[in-house]
Amino acid sequence: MLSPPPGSQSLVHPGLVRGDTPELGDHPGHHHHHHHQQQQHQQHHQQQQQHHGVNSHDPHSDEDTPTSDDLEQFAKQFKQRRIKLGFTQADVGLALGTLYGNVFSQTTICRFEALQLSFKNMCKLKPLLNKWLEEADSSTGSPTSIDKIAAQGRKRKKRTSIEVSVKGALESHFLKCPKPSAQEITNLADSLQLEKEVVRVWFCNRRQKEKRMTPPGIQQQTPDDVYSQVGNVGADTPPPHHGMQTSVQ
DNA sequence: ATGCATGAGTC
DNA sequence: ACTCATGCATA
Repeated sequence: MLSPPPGSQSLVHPGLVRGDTPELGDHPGHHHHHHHQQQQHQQHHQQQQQHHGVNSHDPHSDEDTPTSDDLEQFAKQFKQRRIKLGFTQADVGLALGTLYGNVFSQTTICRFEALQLSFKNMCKLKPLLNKWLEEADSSTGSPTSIDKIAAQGRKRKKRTSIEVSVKGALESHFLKCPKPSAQEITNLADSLQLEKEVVRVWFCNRRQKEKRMTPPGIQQQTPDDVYSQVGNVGADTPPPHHGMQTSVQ
């Protein structure tokens, strides 16, 4: 029988991490899940983390794991309301910090709205943003305190710009082998005249992209293009929705 | 809005 | 060394 530790009720504490994709790299080439692949397994992982027992069915409090559809709708509504209220993504990120102590950047808010985060990450941020929403619409005229936390003394490496042609090469390799070994990376880096670290990080980021709720590869196939089906590997992901691009901030 | 990067936690 | 959450800097 299952006996969950009575102390692990934190919503943000994976006691058993995710199972990940143990099959990746094992059979690259014939992978064909739906675009809900990761959501599926990630969901059930989340669910088994839940503490059972007295689960009050409060119509206002959802302590259970939201479904991917819930997240999509929430993100959509959130963005709409946010813009309606005249807040930028950066404003929200800062507000979360002053309100609850969790500061987030414009990037994260942007990715949340665009569903470009992992299912798990979306679930974690949703409650926070939901609270902000309630506060924002509830307050008819509360002066938002703007705090500034300026303390950046870290020497960050300059962003490396990879040429388009090189990116193409990397992508080709990714399709063949999404998880190259250290030796392969070294080899590739040498061929492309890039630092090994840059190549390694590129693959890491590429894998993360595949794990987003809205993975890349969203290409609308026109009625004339339905015949031009390329043999994409595990990249068969029809756009769930796409939308609206309001003015860029 | 997105590309490359960092760091904490795991395996 | 990888995954995962997150962000600075940039297109």
